[in-house]
Order: sequence, then structure tokens, then C-alpha cells
Amino acid sequence: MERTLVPLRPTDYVKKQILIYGLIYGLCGGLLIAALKLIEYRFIVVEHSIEIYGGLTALIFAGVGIWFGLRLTRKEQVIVERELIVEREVLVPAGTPFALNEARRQELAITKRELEILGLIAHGLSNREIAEKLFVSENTVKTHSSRLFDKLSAKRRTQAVQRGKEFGLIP
Amino acid sequence: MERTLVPLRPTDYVKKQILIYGLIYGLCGGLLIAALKLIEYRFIVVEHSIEIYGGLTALIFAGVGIWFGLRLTRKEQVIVERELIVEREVLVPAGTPFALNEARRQELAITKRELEILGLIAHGLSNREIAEKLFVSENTVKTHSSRLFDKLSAKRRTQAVQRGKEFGLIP
DNA sequence: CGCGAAATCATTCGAAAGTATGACGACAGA
DNA sequence: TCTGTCGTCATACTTTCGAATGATTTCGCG
Repeated sequence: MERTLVPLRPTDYVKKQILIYGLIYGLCGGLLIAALKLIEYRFIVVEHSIEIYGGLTALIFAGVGIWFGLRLTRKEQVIVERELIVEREVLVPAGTPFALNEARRQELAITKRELEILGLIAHGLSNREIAEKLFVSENTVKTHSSRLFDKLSAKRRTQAVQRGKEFGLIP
Repeated sequence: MERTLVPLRPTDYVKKQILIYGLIYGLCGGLLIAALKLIEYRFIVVEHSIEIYGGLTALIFAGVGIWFGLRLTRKEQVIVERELIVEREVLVPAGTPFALNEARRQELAITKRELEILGLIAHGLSNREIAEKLFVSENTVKTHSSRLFDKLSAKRRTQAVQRGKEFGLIP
């Protein structure tokens, strides 16, 4: 079985962006601590202030980081899932629950994004919910699903799900 | 018509864990900064050290946070997959194409007619098509499906299908 | 860098789906 | 016989989908 997984590597552009924003982000953290320190010198004196402030800052920024991480993965959900499946296939070759029919996908000229949306449709999400989840507009979701239905010869989303399962595009 | 279904969401225990680990995490950040400060006092003196150290700490912790966020979602998906597999194993032991979970059906108080309509919905039929197939009016189909969605806590037909499969009501 | 394929977003409009409510007959069981 | 459940149908209304188009931006690849 052929297995062409997309590594999902960030482009140079994205890398640069991450670097820049990361630096700005870190700077903000430093400024926050400095500000706290400054306030302290002016008004009150607290023991172990550096530890406390640092801890608070780290906590806040960690929270933002986690949130950001969660947000990031949303876009990659389907692909992540696919990787998992591959892994399982290697581990448990006997009773494979689901393996993406990549050949069929290319045969039908269904893009990854469309497949991703098909998965979300199958999970019972509305177009709006999908849009929110993927961080795009509802119109975009409509466009994708429209093309998807066309490729699957489906008239409704329920039908698309049915055919998608038949074709082994979704579990 | 209230219908209390198990939410399958993070428990209080998990929340507490997150809180505790979050605090510990933040503390580590503070200690890290303090350590840096200490080292500075001993050996070298740097200007704006607080800002720099704070920034570095924030940066590191943000990175860890993002990594952690990524990690979190990945684990979640594995679990979801696993649950699905278990359920499927139970429902389809071997050879049998599909066995209706009658217990679940009665538990949810879903009538046979409603189940029938759920099956047709899952096959991708529209309300009108279902009506024609069952020799009833479209309004009747709507009534049935409305009640069905209520019992399944579904807002859309795609969601109803999804839950129906989860519950072993449809193949 | 340029090109084609994807992805993004918008607008409009009709069709389909879903909500809310009420009603009526059939029928099983207390 | 009364009660409750089920299946049937209707009306009115809101929301969501989906089709058809066109436009712009981004990405991957040679």
C-alpha cells in the first residue's frame, strides 16, 4: 500500500512569522515583568518578587501558548488523524478499522481540504461550526463542500457522508 | 422534552489536575528567572537583565505551552479513535454485518418508525424522498425526525447519523 | 520567478431542513 | 372506559444548505 504522507512542514514564510512573533511575544513577557518590578519600586516592596512575577508571567504566557497550540492544531486535524491511522496500521495490521483510500481520493480529485471538510460534515458539524473550527469564513466552507458534493455526485451532505464512507474516504 | 445524555467532557478531576500542574509550571518559570538572576549576581552583570530573562522565560514557556497544546490534541484524538474501535468491536464481533443495539434504542425511547427514518436519513435521502418511500407526507417525516433529533440530542441530521452510529442504532 | 492548482471570500437566491404547536384516530393496557 | 403512546398531518416561521459565479491570494513545483 502506497503511503504518501504530507509532512505538513511550515513554509519559510511561516517560519519567519513564527520567529518574529515569538520574539515580540517574549519581549512582551519581559516588559510585563519589568513593569511589575517598576511598580514595586515605586510603591511597595515584596519579598521574592522576581519569582512571583516570573511565575505569573510564565503562567500567563504558557496559557496563551497552550491556547495557541490548540488553535494551531485545529487546522491540521485531519492530517494528524491520518498520521495516527498509519501508525496504527503498522502496529495492528490485522483488524484495521480505517485506512484512507488515497487512490480513490486522487481518482476523484478530492483535495485535502475538501476531505477535511467531509470529515467534519460526517461528524455532524454545520457549515458555520466548520468555518469556526477551521478559522475560515462560512462561504469558504460552502465552496469547498459544494465542490466536494460535485465530485462525490452527492446532492446533500448526508449523501456525501454516505458515499465518502463507501469510498473509504472517511471512517 | 428533556433528555439527559452523558456529556463525555473533561471531568472536574481533570480540571483540577490542569490547575495544579499549571501552578507548578508557573512556579518553575519563576524559579528559572530567579536562578538566572542569582547566576548574574555571582558572575556577571547585565543591563536590563530582568527584561531579558523574563522575555527568555516567557519565550521558553510559550514554546512549551504550544508543544503541550499540540500534544494534548493529539492524545485526545488517539483516545477518540480507540473508543470508536472498541465500540465497533463490540457491535460487530465477527462476520455479522450489523446488530441493532435494541437496549440502547429503548433506553433512548426511540420508536421503530423513528429508527426507520434515521436509517433513511443515514442513506442520504431527503425528507421528501423519505416521505415518498414510506408513503407518508413530508410533514410526518419532519415530525418524526424532529423527535428523533431531540432524543439523540442532535441539532442536524448529519449529527443524528453520527450519534446513531455511535449508539449502534444504524450500521 | 512564473504558472497552475488550491484555498479563500463574497453575493444572491431558491430549496431543504428544522422548530413550534396543535390536532386526530388507532390501539394497548390498567 | 380512560389513559398514554404512537403515527399521522397541518400551518407558520426561522435557519441552514446548496448552486452558480467571479474574484483574489497563497502554495507547490519546476
